[in-house]
Amino acid sequence: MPDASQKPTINDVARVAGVSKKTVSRVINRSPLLKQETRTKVEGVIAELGYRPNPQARALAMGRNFLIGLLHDNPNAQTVLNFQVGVLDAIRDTEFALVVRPVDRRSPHMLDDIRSFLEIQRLFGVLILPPISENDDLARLCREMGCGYVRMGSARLDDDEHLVQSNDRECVESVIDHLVANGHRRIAIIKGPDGFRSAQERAEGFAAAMKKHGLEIPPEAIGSGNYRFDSGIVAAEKLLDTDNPPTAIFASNDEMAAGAFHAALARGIDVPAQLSVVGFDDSPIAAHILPPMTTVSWPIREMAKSAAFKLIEPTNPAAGLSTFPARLVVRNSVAAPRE
Amino acid sequence: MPDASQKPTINDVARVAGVSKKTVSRVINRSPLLKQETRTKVEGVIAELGYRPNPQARALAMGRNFLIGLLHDNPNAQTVLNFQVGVLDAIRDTEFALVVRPVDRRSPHMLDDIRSFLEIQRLFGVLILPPISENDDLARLCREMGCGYVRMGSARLDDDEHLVQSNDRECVESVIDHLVANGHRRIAIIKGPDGFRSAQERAEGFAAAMKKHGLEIPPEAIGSGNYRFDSGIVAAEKLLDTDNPPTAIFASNDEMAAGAFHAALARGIDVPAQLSVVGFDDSPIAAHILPPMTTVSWPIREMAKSAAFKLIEPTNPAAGLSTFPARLVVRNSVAAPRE
DNA sequence: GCGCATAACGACACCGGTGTCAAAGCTGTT
DNA sequence: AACAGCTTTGACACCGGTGTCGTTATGCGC
Repeated sequence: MPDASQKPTINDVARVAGVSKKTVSRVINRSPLLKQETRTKVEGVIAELGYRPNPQARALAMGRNFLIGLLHDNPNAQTVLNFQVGVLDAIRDTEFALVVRPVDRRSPHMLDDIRSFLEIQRLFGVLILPPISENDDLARLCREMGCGYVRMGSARLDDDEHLVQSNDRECVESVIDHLVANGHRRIAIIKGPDGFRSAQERAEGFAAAMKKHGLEIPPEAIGSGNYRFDSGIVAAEKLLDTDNPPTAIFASNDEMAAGAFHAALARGIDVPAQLSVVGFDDSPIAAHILPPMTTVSWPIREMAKSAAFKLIEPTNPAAGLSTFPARLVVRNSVAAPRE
Repeated sequence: MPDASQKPTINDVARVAGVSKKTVSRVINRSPLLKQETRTKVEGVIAELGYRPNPQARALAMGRNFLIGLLHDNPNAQTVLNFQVGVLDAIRDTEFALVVRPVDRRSPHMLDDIRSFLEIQRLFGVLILPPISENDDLARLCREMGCGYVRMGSARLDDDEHLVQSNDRECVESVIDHLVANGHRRIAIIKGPDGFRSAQERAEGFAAAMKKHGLEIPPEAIGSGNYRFDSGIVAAEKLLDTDNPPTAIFASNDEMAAGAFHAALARGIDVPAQLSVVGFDDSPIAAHILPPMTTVSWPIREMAKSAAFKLIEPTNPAAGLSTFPARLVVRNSVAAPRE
């Protein structure tokens, strides 16, 4: 008779059901070699007792565990959190759990820290968010350690099996199309930091789109920042202080775009009447700033879900998709230029 | 001879060191009953082999695991992420890992979902963030299930052992002091939603401070929202549309304060020249909005660290502290009222 | 009814640690 | 030298599952 004060174990279930623990194990693991009758009986006992297999014991016996790690270097809190929610969509009601590990990409020990983390926790696999997903040494480390991994990114960083990406580049083109359609011809960019693949993709998309429309990109129409608010202010000030200032600015992320709003306001330049601004990422600040910002949104939750499936259940159809479409979100920061 | 292709186990260490596995176990667990000589020898072998104890095996044998959970209902991404980083400060280089679990407080199944999560994962303990930390049923559930827990909050929700709080109430007083020192007397509040303990605390702090300064709070100077941006707009509009509108607004969080900015701008009211606004939480939007917002910052990372220690190592001095001081962050959204 | 292949199940070792308790080593006392 | 009492160590069972392989039902052809 199982002790009611303790959580029931597989032995309790086996005893009550009058079968061996191995049979119970088979029921848990959906083994096909069971008689339907037995399965039903055992399932009844499991339900009756409220039995749940102990993931630690399974992990030990099976030599693999049910922890999936999230490695990130917080570029944007909302993105990280949405990603977490997306992963959870995938692992809900499974025995998998999501272990988070913020890291510091500026630290020289980052790789060692991660190695140590992987050694201690022996994760089933890790999901890696940009910008550290762009670090090939990190991917190599995962392979070396026999740890599954999926990288999130905005470019082809790895083979499909290890990658979930969005088509940033094409979407930047739709941004420029939108601006041109509104009558803009002098369009400037605030690029992201060197070394970020996403920054590179967005800048290349910009260049390609401008070329497509037969528009010049004078050197003074190229600003750059580090993805932070303040750097957006500085970059926008430079752009606006030129002889022939742009009528529209595309910033490589929303934070910098918000900085551009600030710079404009400080000069008494109205957005969007006198200056159009478009951001990227659709972070909360884009919706909250005044006027609400036109930006590009990418399906982070869906991407997270797909990445999680790639790791834990590669046969799941949701794991097949590797490239997800970003889309333009039109709000109120773009208007026709006044001449 | 240990197989180099596999991770070494405690048996490998024992064999190489010429001791029993129990002795190795004692070294790992810092048992005091070991001869120094033996300890040194075993430690040498551990280092040589690069041995790491398997947390799953330990968890199984010890009947407790090394996973600490984070239950939250995303009120503010930055807060949640900072909290995660703070917890990590505490558990870095331990065998503990942080498992996140976003939940949906509006779902009728929230408690069942959490119960199921706890049953499956058998966490060492959970950390609960506001606003769901204010849910007493949830705390009861944890106790029932024998799962350790610590609640974060802005009020005395539980006994010290299970609580880390900030002194919101007093800090709201310092906000009002600041406004009064700047010459304001008609100060309005945008309260948070009913049922949120933090909202209640902040409102009570407001009332107490106003009383202290001998100021009236006419009913039309009390607005309320649901902590979201849009509700701040609506509430501020109502406050500004009264016969004798306030010269300053205290919003119970930054999102709603940003909404007040919006409402003011829409009416051509300059912040801070014609209207002062103060928020609460020091979320990123406070620093990014124009003008940068004066607000209240609370030491989330330190609180997280303390909460984690309370769970995993209650004897640690850092676990002792239960109340942390919030502080006023003066930026540019407060000025003297113009008459 | 018999032999045989196959389906269904169980006994037992094992995963990598920890807890219990007894044994071995050491010291000092008589 | 024998013994008590303490320190240090090891043998062995156990945590709660899974893998292997042998054993026992079951169905089928003749």
